[in-house]
Amino acid sequence: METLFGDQLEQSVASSGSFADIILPVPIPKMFTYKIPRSLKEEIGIGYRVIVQFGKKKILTGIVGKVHQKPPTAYDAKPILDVLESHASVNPVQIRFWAWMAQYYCCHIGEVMNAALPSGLKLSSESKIQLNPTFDPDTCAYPLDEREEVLLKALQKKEEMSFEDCESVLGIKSIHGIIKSLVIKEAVVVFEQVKEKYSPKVENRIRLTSNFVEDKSSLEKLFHEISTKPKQEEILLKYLQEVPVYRQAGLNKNGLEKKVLTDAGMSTSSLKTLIKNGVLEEFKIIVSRFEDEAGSDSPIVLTHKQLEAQVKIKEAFEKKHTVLLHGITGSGKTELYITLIQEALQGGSQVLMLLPEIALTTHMVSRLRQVFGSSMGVYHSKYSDNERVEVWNGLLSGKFSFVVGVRSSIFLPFDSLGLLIVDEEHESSYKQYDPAPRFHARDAAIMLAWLHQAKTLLGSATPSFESFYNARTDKYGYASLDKRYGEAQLPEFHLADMLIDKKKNLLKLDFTRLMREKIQEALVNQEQVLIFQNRRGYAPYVSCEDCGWIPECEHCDVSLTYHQFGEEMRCHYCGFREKVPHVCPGCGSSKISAVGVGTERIEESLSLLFPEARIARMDLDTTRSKYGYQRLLDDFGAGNVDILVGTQMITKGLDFDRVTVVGVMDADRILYFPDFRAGERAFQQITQVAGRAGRRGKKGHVVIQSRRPEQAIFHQIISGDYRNFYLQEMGERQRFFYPPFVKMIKVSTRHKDYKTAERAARHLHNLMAEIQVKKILLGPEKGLIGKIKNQYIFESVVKLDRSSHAQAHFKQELQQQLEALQAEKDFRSVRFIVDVDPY
DNA sequence: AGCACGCCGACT
DNA sequence: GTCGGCGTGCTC
Repeated sequence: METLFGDQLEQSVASSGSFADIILPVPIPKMFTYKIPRSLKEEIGIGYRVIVQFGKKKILTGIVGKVHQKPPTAYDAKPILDVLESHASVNPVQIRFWAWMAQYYCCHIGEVMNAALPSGLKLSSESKIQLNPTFDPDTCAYPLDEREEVLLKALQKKEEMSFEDCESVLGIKSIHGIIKSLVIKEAVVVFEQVKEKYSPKVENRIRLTSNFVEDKSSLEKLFHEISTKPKQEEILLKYLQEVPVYRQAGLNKNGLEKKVLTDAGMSTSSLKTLIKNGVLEEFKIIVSRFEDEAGSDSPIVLTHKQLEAQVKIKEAFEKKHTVLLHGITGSGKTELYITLIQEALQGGSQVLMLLPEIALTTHMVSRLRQVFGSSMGVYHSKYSDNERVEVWNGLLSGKFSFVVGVRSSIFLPFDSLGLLIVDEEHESSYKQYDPAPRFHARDAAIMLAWLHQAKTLLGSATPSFESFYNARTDKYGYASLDKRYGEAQLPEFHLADMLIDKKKNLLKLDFTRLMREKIQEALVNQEQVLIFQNRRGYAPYVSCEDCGWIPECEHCDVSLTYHQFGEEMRCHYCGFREKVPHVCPGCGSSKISAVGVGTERIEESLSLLFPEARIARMDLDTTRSKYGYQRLLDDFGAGNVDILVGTQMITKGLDFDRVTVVGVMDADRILYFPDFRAGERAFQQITQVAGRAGRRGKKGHVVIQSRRPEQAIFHQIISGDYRNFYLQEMGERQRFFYPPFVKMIKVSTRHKDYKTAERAARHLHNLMAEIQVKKILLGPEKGLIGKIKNQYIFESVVKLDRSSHAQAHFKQELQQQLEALQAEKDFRSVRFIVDVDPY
């Protein structure tokens, strides 16, 4: 009976039309069902980009996730307005990948879509107004004021106007009221115009009209005719010189860039005349934003060690999907990557290589460019949106089969990935923090590889403990490169005790005697120095010397960061800024001074200690512009800088032979960070920066300043004993239940009211405690930063059993609990943020 | 997330 | 009296 009824239902539905579940870029945990109009029925499939109306006003780009015959019961589905392309923009593997990501990282598929599509592929709609055709100013029941009259006049000429047009016509900013009143008076109507944001780059070109190409004698005749007009003759000669049509008639088809002629100082008016007389014609073509470059085919010759590693990797790939390549700095991982990429490409597969953002502008990319030329796409966060869309489309069209890119390039539309490489796999910048999806690109890459049945190679000089653990437990394959390239030697390490120097009065402006001596030596020998301090700005904060008062942000629970520029204090969380007061508001003292050390301050100290040295600084503040980073690198490479002070950034990709001294200003700052990964991170960062010292021939020196130089970690770093360090730290992690022995999930609760935030967090905590999974639950505690942007934060940490079953179960339950909590009216405005594998 | 609907304070 | 504050509810 039931089946029969079901069948009948199916049938009646099938005749009533098809439906599509559409992924929309909104943070709502579901897809939305729309009707497929009969006219679009043949043109729609999974992964197609469509336009739909969402809510009363919004027009959105959506991606078809599913096509079916089941009409929604509770509501009437709206129709799909249009299909944007005749092909799927997003392939089925991508959709599965999105779905996995939403599930694994506890976020909504719309949020994944938002992160995945370059904004150039998302539509924007613009509100425009137009005259109401039924409107007659003479019979209008309402009087119109002056401005309204002006707008209506303008509209009669232009037919339609954007709000911005209205602003410029009236010369005022607040036009909303006027438009609203005109709408009420039924004089105009407002409508939404949908726009594609991506615009291809168009080039103006010039070519001979066809009659001069087909018939050679006509060209001779032409030259004869214009011999009295030298300007025109010059243009024609230039054209024929650039485009030798007489030798190869086909060349004329693509013509010559107009700019070539005008830039060469040819007369534009003569050019116009030639066009007018039908000799030349102007046309437009769509060109790539990326320059064409040929790759070199000079084969890469691997060293014996590299070959060994290569064989090992390939053997491991036979049995494992993922292989960890543990190669110390300067061991030639790049060459190894190149040969593997070439092989994969020759096998007809696509290749994706991930790099941390700061490494992407360097050496590695130019090296790859040399080999792969313009068949390699580069996907960088500093690229414009149009450029990103071109990489996206280049992949769809087959122009690129190899892409190097940052974290977000895992979302590009690959359809046949064969190999993924994650270089500097341990880098924490692979984890996206702030907007959901809070994913880790390395882990997501491994999943993506699985979906494509591709292989993943993780490379690092200092692997993350997670990856090393996976290699040791045989989940991943393992290969190592432990010999430096050429005759490069390991640097000599020096530990400098800051406390002892301070007692002996040898600590000058935060520099120990040893550090100063080594720098001096390098300067005398005309060698370069790198100074590493993991904090930008001048000094972390200011403080009153008399009463200890420290200024704090009004909206967040943090002290304000001091910036020397403008004598200002800023909040790094909400952007609040304030002038440094002249007198302490607590005690009236005027002794307010900067405390702590940032790169800016070190730069200043260095110029006092070494007045003759040329000093530069490299941090977020000096490299914000698109080429700022490259300029600094070039300057340093050219030897125009003696000492370079910097944050993390200097640990990447700098490959200069003349660096002989590397200084770590404050190793304790990294080591005593309140996080279980602090040790691992300190090891990685110090090892990485030390790797910059003394590459070819000359031995380098690394000076590490610390208040407790006797700690074991320093000796492990010095001897390069990653293994022992790992084993020791892992002992701790196992004892105290930290990853990789457990799966961590952090849940934050935010609300503007302290009590509500706390209550909601408690509530959630209790609900989580009831989920039947092996786990340890910590919290809820006030966040490390208790308040951000006037929102109080409480955090619970879940340490879960590692089994995927436990994880899936817990996440599913958690999602349900969260939905239920949000439905309670007390917690309606509370925000819950789930961060899986927080970093 | 946005955006509309709806109920209470300071302005013409 | 109204303009506008943001609490709350919904989006196929």
